[in-house]
Amino acid sequence: MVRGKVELRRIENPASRQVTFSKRRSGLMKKARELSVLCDAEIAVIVFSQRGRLSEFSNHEMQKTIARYQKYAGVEVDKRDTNYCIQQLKQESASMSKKIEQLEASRRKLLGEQLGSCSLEEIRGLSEQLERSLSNIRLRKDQMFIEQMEQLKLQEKELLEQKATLCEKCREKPREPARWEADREMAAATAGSSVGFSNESSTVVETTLSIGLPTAATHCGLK
Amino acid sequence: MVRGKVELRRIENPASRQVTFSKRRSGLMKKARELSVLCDAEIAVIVFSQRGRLSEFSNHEMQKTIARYQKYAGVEVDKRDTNYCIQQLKQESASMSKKIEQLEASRRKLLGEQLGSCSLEEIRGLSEQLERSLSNIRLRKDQMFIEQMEQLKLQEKELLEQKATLCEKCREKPREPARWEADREMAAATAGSSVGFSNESSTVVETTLSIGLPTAATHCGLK
DNA sequence: AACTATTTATAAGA
DNA sequence: TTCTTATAAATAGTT
Repeated sequence: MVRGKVELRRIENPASRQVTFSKRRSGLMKKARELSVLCDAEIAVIVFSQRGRLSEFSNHEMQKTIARYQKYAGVEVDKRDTNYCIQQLKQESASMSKKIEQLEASRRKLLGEQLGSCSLEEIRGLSEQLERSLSNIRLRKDQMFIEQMEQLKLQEKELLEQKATLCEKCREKPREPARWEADREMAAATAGSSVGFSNESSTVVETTLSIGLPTAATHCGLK
Repeated sequence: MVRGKVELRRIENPASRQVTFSKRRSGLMKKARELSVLCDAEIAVIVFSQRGRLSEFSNHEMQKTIARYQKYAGVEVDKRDTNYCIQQLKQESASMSKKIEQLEASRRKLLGEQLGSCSLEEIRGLSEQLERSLSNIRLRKDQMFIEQMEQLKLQEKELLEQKATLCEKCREKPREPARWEADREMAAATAGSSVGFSNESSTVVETTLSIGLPTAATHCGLK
């Protein structure tokens, strides 16, 4: 029996508190349900017991009601951030997409495809650009040939030095061409070169000639 | 005074419903507060009136309680969706970014820039490609010249016909060069052409000559 | 908003 | 937990 007004403060006795919680919780839910039915209101009640147990009531969908609450009164910070983030990414994506399109169009023009949309002026510019490109590329190609040539010369020199050292060491033995030397001799003959056995000077001129036929040069075993 | 049990159904009278809503809502909030204090529970109550007005109670932070709810029982579908969406966009963005890089590298090579990273083989392919591009572009350029020439010829023919018609109409009056004709005469003289006043045959050869100096042709009023 | 007859909720006991 | 019961609290209809 209720003995006088209940004091509005935490119930210290855990057992009583638990019982009261259970009773009042169901009372609260009942009231909520009644209110929702009688007055056609949208209601959500969330209760976590002291021990972390969840009870809930909602007459509509809880998530919907929460969403409505967030929209109505909520600060919505997190969601706004998220939306902002998505917005950003989408814009980024769109601008990238545009850039890709432009680059591809430009690329097709540089490849001489789909020129139908170009004005004469554009075509002329394109043509000039390609001439420049081509000239750059030819320069680079020449440069690379020269570099490769230099390297070949270096390697040849090194090999000749090694050979010299070996000859020095084995000078008492009867001299005989090694296998790679024979190969080289043949290749040189094929290329119209006259590089001989003499240690000194596999000359620049001759090497330059063989560069003109890189495949032959490779066959020389000097790669 | 309360006459018997209240039927648990929507109150049809709007005024009564409104009054009942108000009373019961405060009752519900009071019960919620009492429960939260007496039993040390975490409680959130959200009420939307029929007219969309929000009332709420929470003893902790509403957002925290909602978050706890979402975490505890929530399906978290929305958030997962959002994260998935962001994930998708990020991947898309990354792959686009990569593609742009590739396209730009390719473009630079086609422009004959930054060839340092190319192998000789690449350089050779590039060079061949550019030759092809250039040949395409030259073809296109020629074609455009021809088209433009054809158009100019057509326009000229049209103008000549118009002039003929006008002369026909005004044959009784003393003949006098019109303004545009005078302009044209001068321009033609400048361009070293010998197109005269004779109605027939502004010849193909002469028109072709004027194409070589498009600016002069424009001055002819034939554009 | 205040009143009040009733119903409802619930604290304590069983 | 549930039931019981005495009592406090809530509230429908009225003023």
